[in-house]
Amino acid sequence: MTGTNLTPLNVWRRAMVDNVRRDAPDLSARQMAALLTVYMTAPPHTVRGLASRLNVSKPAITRALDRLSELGLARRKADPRDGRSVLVQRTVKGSVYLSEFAELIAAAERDGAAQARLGGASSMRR
Amino acid sequence: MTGTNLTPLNVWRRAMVDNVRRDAPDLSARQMAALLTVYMTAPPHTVRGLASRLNVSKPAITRALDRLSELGLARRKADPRDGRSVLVQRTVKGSVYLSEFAELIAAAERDGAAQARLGGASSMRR
DNA sequence: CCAATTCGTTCCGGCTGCGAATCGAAATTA
DNA sequence: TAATTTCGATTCGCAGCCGGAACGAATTGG
Repeated sequence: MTGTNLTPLNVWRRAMVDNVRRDAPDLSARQMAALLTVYMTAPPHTVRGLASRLNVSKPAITRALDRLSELGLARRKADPRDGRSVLVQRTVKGSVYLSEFAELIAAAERDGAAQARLGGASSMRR
Repeated sequence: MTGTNLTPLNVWRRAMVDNVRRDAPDLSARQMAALLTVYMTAPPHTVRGLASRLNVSKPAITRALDRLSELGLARRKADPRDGRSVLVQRTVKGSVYLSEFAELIAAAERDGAAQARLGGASSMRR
């Protein structure tokens, strides 16, 4: 009965567990949210824009960008129109990273659907 | 064109961003993975079992359980059969938390599908 | 030209999670 | 019973992220 309700969550669980199991550098929720936003929404992306979109402080975005740059998953570029602004740009490495992540989610969807048919959801006990 | 490939990832992005935007106590990846495993896979759940399943050390699980207990999302119970073991149990609060999270993902799926039709994925630039 | 505003970064103390080693309690083995 | 093994918790020093305040640089407005 609860199986239908939990299916998308089960996909999330599988992807989450697989991600934790990897040795891959694990990004914090904020870092991941920033990375995904940069790659999957229309540019340009600025520090203040990301801060506003994610509802966090600007220093938090600066720190996230420090980390992402350090990993080569994104990079900063001076805005030619406004010297104060910083444009956040994509990298090849970041594209690869997200492609792999997408595949991890896809795999979780496939396996999750298979397991749901076996009734693996179990009951919700108090 | 790339939209098809990115759709599941886009759902992940939306859920991730929405989750970051909330003031809700944000769990680390490990904590979330542990929580999901406890609620969505068959009991019993022990520290060593979770450590093995998530491929992390036992102290890491102990710390995660400390945090989850503190938030009321899970609780420990002595194993009546083996005094050394600890059984990790579900709570009502945890069930509510995950239900809300599932709804957040479902909303992301709905909105993500709508946006994909508008071509919001944009191109992958080097 | 000079003040006010905007933008991103840096500094500050504090908190949390990390791995590795160690611990005591409980169970198992001999 | 005595030695060993297993289980989870605890301790240690360390690294990373936190929010808020203050900062320098660039732009804007009078």
